[in-house]
Formats: sequence, C-alpha cells, structure tokens
Amino acid sequence: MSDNLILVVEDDPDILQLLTYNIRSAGYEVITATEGNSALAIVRQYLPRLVLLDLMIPGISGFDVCKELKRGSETRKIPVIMLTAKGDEVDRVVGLELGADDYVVKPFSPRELILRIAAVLRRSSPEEVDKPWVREGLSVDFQAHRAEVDGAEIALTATEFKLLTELLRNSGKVQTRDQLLNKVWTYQFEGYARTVDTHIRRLRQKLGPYADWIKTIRGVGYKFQG
Amino acid sequence: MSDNLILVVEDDPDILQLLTYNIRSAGYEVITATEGNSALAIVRQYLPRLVLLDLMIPGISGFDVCKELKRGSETRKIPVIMLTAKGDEVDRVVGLELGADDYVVKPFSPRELILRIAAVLRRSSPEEVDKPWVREGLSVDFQAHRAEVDGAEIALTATEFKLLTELLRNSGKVQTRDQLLNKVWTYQFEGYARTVDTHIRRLRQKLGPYADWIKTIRGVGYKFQG
DNA sequence: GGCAAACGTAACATCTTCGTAACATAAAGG
DNA sequence: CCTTTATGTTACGAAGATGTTACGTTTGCC
Repeated sequence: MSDNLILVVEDDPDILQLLTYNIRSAGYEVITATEGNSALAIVRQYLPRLVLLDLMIPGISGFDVCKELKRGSETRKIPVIMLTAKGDEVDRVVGLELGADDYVVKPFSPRELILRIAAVLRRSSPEEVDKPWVREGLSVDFQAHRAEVDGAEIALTATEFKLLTELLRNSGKVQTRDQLLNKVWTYQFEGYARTVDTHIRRLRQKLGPYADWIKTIRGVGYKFQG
Repeated sequence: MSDNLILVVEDDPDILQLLTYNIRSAGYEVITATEGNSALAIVRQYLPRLVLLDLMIPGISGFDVCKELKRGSETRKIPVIMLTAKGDEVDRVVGLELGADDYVVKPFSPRELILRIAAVLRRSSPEEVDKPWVREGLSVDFQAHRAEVDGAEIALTATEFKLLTELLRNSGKVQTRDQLLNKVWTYQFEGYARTVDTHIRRLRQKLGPYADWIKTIRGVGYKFQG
C-alpha cells in the first residue's frame, strides 16, 4: 500500500490524462480506472490514499462506487473527491451525504484540484502512515528522506532510499528481483536483475551493523527482517 | 466571544435573510454585515468562529476583507468561506490563495452550505498563529514579510520569500521541485523545474552562513533542516 | 568433495542531476 | 518615459548516481 497513491476514475481519456499529469506533478502516484467495477477492484487491491471519482462513468455510477466504498471496513476511511459536471447542486449534496469528502466541479483548474486534494488529505490523515520507522539503532524518516544508523545520518541515494523503503514496507515478506525492479524503478526498466544485487550491496554497506537485516533468500529474492 | 458565532457578510437583503435563517436553523448564532468596513469592525470586536463572505459587497471587496483578516494576528485564524456569484475559476483560486478556507457558488443549496460550514469548522483547529520563525541568527517574520541574518535584514524578493516560507512550513520534509512549483508559483509550468534551482540558489546566497540549512536531496528535491 | 547455479563484490563508463553564471525578458518604480 | 529590479531561461561543467561487466565467493545438492 503506497501512502502516496491516488486512484483517478474517469472515462474521458483527455480529462483522465489531464488529471493524471497534474496530480503526478504535485508529487502523488496515480493509478487509473475508466469504469466503476474496475475502480472498486483496484481500490480493494491497492488501498489508495484517496479516490478522485467522476460521477458519470460507465458501469456502476460514481454514486454507487462511493456508497460501496463507504460500506467496506477496509475502504471506508479512504477519502473520496467527487468530480461532477457543472454545478449540479443535487449531485453535490447527495455526494457529500454519501460520504464523499469534497467535490470538484468541471471545468476545474488544476491548481484548485491540487489544493482540494491536499486539503482533504490533510484533514483525513492522522499522519500515521508516514511515521518514521525505528528499530534499535536504525531509523528511517520517509518524509525527511533521511536514515540514521546509531545516531549518525547515512547518505542514501534516491534509489537506495526507495529500495530500503520498499523493503521496509513489506517487512518480513520476500520480494523477487523483478518485483523490486517494478516498484523501485518505476519506469519500464529493461534492466538486468543483477542491478538489484548491486544496489542491495550498496545499501547493506551503508547500513553498517544492520546490514544483515536485509536477508537474501536464495533462489527467490530479498526480504527485510529486523 | 461566542464559540458558535458566525458572521455573514452579504448586501442582498433576500439572500442575507435566507442565509441567516438557514444557519440559525442549523444551530449557530448569526451576526450580519452588509458591507466591508463594518464587516471588519465586527470581526475584530466579536471574533466570530467563522466568516461567510460574499465577494461582491459595497465598500471594501470581499477579497480585501479576506486579505485584511488574514493579516491581523487576532483574526488570522478565523476561517473564511467565500460566497461567489458564479463559478469564475480565477475568483475561486485567488480566494483560496488569499487564505479563504472554502467557497460556495451561488446559487447554493442551504444543505450544501451547512455541510460546508460544518466541514470547515471541523477542520479548523486551534493552530498556532504565524509567529516569526527564529533559530540562531536566522529569523523570518512572515507577517512583516521580513527576514534577518545575524541581526541585519536581508532583501528577499516576493518569490524568494514565498519559497523560504514554503520550505520552513514543511521544515524537515522533502519537497520535490514540482511540489514547490505548485505551491510557490501560482500557475503550472511546462517542465521548467530548473527555475526552482535558480531561486534556491539566490535564496541560499542571501542566507549567507545559513545557506546550507536548505538541503539538496539529490534525485528528489529540497528540504529545510535547521 | 565436486559442481553448477546463485549471489557478493569491485571497478568502470555512462548518464543524471545539480550548481553556477550569464543572458533575456517582464515587471516595478520613479 | 527610462531605469532598476525581479524573474525565467539556457548552457555548461563538476559531482554524483546508476547500470553493467567481470570475476570471486558462497550455497545447495549430488
């Protein structure tokens, strides 16, 4: 579960692209759906931080998607921002009563949208997801992008930090090199799996006494085990 | 100071009555003003819990009232909901940037309005005022728009000050260039992320001995770490 | 023990990213 | 109006990060 992930549900390809671009630019990760059923499936699988939901989508309507989300115990607390065609008051009110946290009226300005997203996230998050990870002498502060070993900051590169984050987030679970490549190297990376080894090594080196908290599972991949 | 008091600023008597009636029905106390100057005076005297502010009012405009409220140390934290004639995007955005906490577009439904008032009140917490930021020889007075290095004022441009403010406000947290662009610059750029670098550099230059409090997180962005 | 596959390590070339300066243009101020 | 200041853009070099290759080492299995 990425703590920075936003699901955008919108069937118009142009608007979808516009939304995706702007939200990404604001520093969030984006996944998309173009109709109701897959939207629900994706929410349940990825548990995004927020759902931006167009009302008029094929299949299950935006209303019903929202209603459904607010019924599930896992998905209830995920904030929803409704995207409505222009000024249909009834829709707005019903939306808010359904449990949507806000709405944005088309046509919207990107900046306004980002402000609203930020506002909703601000008031919905107990900031628990981004808490620094600490065990013994190893601490990782994700917000500050900072890691410490026995009180001293260690200089991790962007990739190393991402890799460590990914390992920590799936602490205890083995991840194959391919999985790590997909998550840490977001772009389509035609690279060699051995690249992961190299970065694991560099990471271990910098972790010093805690190097062996990154376990090698021979024939499978790596896992973090504090 | 009643903790349930809402000031409604609106010059149209019909709308004013509609607003007053509905907000009272929702359990709040209401005082009213019909133009900007008296609105300011009333706010300062009664310190209401929230201000519902029409944009088009005689005398001082809603914008200026809002701006003025956000300048005073006593009134800064009072949330403002803007009431705009029609969905003029620019108005909305500027309103939000002025420090308004939300806006409602006329014609509005009473239920929607009440929901928004409740939402804004819910999230408006007793946060601390924008006190000057001071550490060692560096001090930044947001209200005075003034910064000092070792006792001497440094001349920051508007952009530099905004940038510094944004960094300070998220002190310790990394922010990507895109995030900074969205927050500091009010419009969207088309891949000119290097602009941020330039301004960071100018800022650092003026910060003198404290230049390195602005940390570069290579591959990610910048953060302030005093 | 012998073997092969899997993994660790080191070194290197290449590519990114960032800082810097210089320039061009827009805005502000007199 | 002209001058000054602020702002955005571009170019380039240095420092750093990254991916790859080659080779050494370990592991599991017979």
